[in-house]
Amino acid sequence: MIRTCRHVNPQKEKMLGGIHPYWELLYVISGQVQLQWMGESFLLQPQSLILLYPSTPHQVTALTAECSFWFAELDAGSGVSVPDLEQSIVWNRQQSAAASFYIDEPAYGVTLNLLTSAICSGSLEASDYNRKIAALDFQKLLLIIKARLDRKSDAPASSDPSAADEAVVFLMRYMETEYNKPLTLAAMSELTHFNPSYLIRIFKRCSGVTPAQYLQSLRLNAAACFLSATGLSVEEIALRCGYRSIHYFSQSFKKNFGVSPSLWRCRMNLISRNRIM
DNA sequence: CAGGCCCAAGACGTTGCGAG
DNA sequence: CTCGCAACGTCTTGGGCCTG
Repeated sequence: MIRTCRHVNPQKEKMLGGIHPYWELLYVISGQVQLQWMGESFLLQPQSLILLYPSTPHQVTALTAECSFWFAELDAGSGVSVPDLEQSIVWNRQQSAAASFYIDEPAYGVTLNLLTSAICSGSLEASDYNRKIAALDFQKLLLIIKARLDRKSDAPASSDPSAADEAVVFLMRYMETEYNKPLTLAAMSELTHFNPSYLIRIFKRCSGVTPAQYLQSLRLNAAACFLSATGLSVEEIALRCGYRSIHYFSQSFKKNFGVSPSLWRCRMNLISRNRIM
């Protein structure tokens, strides 16, 4: 399955984003784009290619008047080698950090250019055959990126991370994908084989926040994305983000963002409308 | 009716301290 | 470095009430 879309001057459109079970690739052709993903904000320049891992909420906003980019949603299918969530985060940070990111692999640039012309010319909508070819190209890109990231992680590290550091990173990645499920400190302790109180200490030492605070921020950021990108009720969003009580969700949201969920949604819609004018 | 706000109570997380 | 304990603080939940 593949679905592509190109946006030119998207300030005439609403903010884009949402959550879905497919891989999504986002490529900036011109202008500046801001991406909210995994609790982080990525500032993207032209030629940035972003990997959005399946089932992760994301929101894209154009920052410049002249702006064009394309995105493609695809079902990578089984047996296809794709970057994992941690690798996707590393890749996206690199894309965001470098003004013009260069990957030393001719097939990468060629494939990206081919896909960009296919999407911009509208040839993918013309035939099923073209879409199938493009889907293979997308898989090729994912494979190239994964190979590059694998090579990098195989390289000897300057300092070996301790078992505690590894446990914290594992736990962070785990929470990033499982944030919508009930997750207690006891369960985290079982996952990492560390004593609960010690786990909090090492987690805070590595990340600067406690596990509960990190989980809370993931859930609230996901909720904010849902509020601006969907028409789901506040209660439904609370449930989808791992909250079992709408009361507590509403209270936490207001504490974090300064306004209640519904008011926040109104304000975001207002910002989108103003951008249209 | 959906959503926001307040309150109370129990559950759970966090921290300080000490020990192996 | 890791764990255990106790005290304290915060989170979480459910109920009730109010508002638009």
